[in-house]
Amino acid sequence: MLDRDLIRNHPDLVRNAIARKGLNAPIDEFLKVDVTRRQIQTDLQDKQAEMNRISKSIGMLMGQGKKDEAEAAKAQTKDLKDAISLGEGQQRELEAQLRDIELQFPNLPHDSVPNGKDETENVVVRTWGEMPTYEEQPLAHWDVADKLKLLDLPRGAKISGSGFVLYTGAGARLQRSLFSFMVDHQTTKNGYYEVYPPYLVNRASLIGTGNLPKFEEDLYKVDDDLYLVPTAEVPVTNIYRDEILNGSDLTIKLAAYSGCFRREAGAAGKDTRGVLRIHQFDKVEMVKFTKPEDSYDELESLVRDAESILQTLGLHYRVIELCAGDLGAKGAKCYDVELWSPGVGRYLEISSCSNFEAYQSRRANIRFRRAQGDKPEFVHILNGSGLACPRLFSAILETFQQPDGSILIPEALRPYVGTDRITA
RNA sequence: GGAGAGGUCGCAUAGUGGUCUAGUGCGCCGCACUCGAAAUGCGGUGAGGCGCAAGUCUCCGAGAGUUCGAAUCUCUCCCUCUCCGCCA
Repeated sequence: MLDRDLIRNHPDLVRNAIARKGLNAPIDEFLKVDVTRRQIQTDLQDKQAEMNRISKSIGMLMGQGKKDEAEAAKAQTKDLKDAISLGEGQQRELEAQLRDIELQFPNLPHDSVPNGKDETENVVVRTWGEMPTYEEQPLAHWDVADKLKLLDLPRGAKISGSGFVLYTGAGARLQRSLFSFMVDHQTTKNGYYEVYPPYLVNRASLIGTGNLPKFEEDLYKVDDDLYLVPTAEVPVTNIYRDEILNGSDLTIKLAAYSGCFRREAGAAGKDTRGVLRIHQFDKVEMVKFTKPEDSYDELESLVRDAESILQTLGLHYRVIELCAGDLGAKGAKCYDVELWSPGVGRYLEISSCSNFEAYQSRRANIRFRRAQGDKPEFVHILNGSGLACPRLFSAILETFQQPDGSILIPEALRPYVGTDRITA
């Protein structure tokens, strides 16, 4: 959601910014409904004020025992009452319309975001580490996993369907180690506070983060109007929905492990092998609530926090800045961290770190007060993966495979995995 | 799942149809007193919308209804607590 005043006063600025993303928004519709709504509201309020005056006078007349005068005053209210209930109906309807329109607006890209139409125009910001070299072409993780019995893909599909993965033995242990390690890392090294959220959320939460109403088809829905979380971003961001935070408590930095559930509608045929794109996966998510003036510094450190995991594990990666056309609807600015997968032979996105500015906080109504007595302002909200487990899992299998077929476990993970090497 | 109780301005409470534009206490802010503090006294202290402004409207868990008028009455829903049942 955007600032209403901004759309009213600078519609062209909004239009142009959104065009940079290659998107559009119902700006004219917004302006039209907004004007009518305000006219009707002003008119309605005059009538309500008049009605309040009359009602109050009736109360006083009754108190003084002047029954006849009270009855006379009551008779006056008939027309007013009808007009008010008509106005209230219109007002309610227009406000609902306006809200629906508003929710369709994408966020505006930050000025620093480069132009570009799609992912081909993203910019590589930096790379870390060396691309590892091997005597022979390294195996893809699905082959490594097969040899070491770390995954049972056929049975995963039998249990739930394609895109659902059964981790087995050391594979299961490695997977469990990854998110434990990452949560510990973010809380002890980077200053995040750990939370562990519900996996089922209501519609209001999904509207708050911007997943609804637009992206319903990406989500699993269960009974009672609840949805499975596509990422911990949703429950964690909504922790403070409809709250006013103390400015002195900002920046708030939260880290959460959760399962993630995505229908991946429309992604059929893309990255289907192994664990590259699956319906259920594990992820550690970082969410920050900041003052507006701090959010871009916090975005930089958020990316660094995501990177620090890969550096600790010794995995080669690069950071790219998304161009306007690849930003998506919600983000104002976004960096992706792409992890090198030697077996697949590609860089794969493993983290996406975004500054949403006040886009989500307007939708979720999350504000802060700088000091006692100050007007509440919207916080800026950022989030980033820290990190997604399956692609980290696969990169470890591919990067650290040894000539004898075993996997050397990175130092930092050994206490969690309980061994320095996974063998057949 | 069953029975009961309850959701009021940061917290605690009052309010059961008409000066409630919601009172009081605590907390918080300002001022006074003080060398300073405590205590005390006085004043202030929610959010949102519309309006250039004066101002005005809305919000007492959410929604609908009755009424000239609803925190207060009716209905539906949500949440919390207690007891019972079931259960990881």
